[in-house]
Amino acid sequence: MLSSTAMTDQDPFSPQILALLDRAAAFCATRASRLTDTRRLVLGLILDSSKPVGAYDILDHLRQYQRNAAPPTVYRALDFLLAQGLIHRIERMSAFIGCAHRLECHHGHGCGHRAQFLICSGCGAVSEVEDSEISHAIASAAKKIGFKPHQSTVEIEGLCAICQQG
Amino acid sequence: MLSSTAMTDQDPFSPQILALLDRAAAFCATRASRLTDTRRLVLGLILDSSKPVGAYDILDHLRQYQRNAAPPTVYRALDFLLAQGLIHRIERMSAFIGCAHRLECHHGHGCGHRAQFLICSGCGAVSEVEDSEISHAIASAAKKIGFKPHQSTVEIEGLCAICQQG
DNA sequence: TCGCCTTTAGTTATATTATAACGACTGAGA
DNA sequence: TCTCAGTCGTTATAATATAACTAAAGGCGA
Repeated sequence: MLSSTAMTDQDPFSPQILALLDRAAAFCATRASRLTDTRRLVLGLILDSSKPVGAYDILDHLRQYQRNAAPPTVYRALDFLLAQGLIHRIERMSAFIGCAHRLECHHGHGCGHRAQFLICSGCGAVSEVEDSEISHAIASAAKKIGFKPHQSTVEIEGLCAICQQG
Repeated sequence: MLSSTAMTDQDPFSPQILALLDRAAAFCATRASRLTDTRRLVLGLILDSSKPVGAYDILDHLRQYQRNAAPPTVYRALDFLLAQGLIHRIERMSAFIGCAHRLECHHGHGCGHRAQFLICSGCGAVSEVEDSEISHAIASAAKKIGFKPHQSTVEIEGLCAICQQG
């Protein structure tokens, strides 16, 4: 990749983000998946944002480092990161956020995909929780009607603690 | 509307759908909202489908009755129907289904928006449930972190009872 | 009935999000 | 070295959704 599409700059991330990217690389290594330069950069850009970012926002930023980046460049990286569980897609926003659980906790990498998202309509921030009551209620409701759940999306829109005061 | 965009046919719905449309009209009357011809037709087309339908599928069908229909025609009707709670949007599919609760039960119109959706990846059917355990778990998880929920999206993907057998 | 105002709809253009398709490069292993 | 799977560049296009402006329709009070 570097021959025809050399970056115009080294990657610009803060030490915190770099640490998360190192974790992500280590995580990928355990699964024999490859966190390539582009994928790493896209992940870094997502982690760098306090809010979910859209694919075309990512593309705009990515182009500062890879002049030739195009929509498929971004969507391929997103597909990979989603498959690894390193990011989540927020359906209501068509946007992407880093997976807090994969990268910030110390549980290792056996975690399920049972996250729920709280979307603040005041500030646009999204927080991820893993609430077992919700997961169990969902599993049990599905079982009641003979439905075999595979994956679930829970997105709660409202006001975060801070925005309720302002 | 009828002058320049006359329908090429009367509406084509089955007696069951017609009954639901009558309920919807009655419901709108109680709220001083107007279920116009276009809105009624769009609602009928949605109710007529066993699966969620996309806006452009609706548009294609709508054009059999209103030659001039364009994307805003459909999206305006959808916005209205969503606001009245007569349909739901399935976020994961960018598609729309009728609200079982508003139209098929006998509870009247005081119902909240606490539905959850089970999406079968086998047959594409979506069923709507209102499970209070899930609602309560969500409310309680939100409260724990000081978040004030306003609306929530719960979409569970998996296999329905029938598709588990095939 | 008339005029006024709000809601609804027609119409054109465009924004936003996502994927198809094909060829070329790369790196690992036979 | 050859081959194969995986990754990426590139172009084009599909699919979903909205902006902006005009016109018509319907309710309502004078």
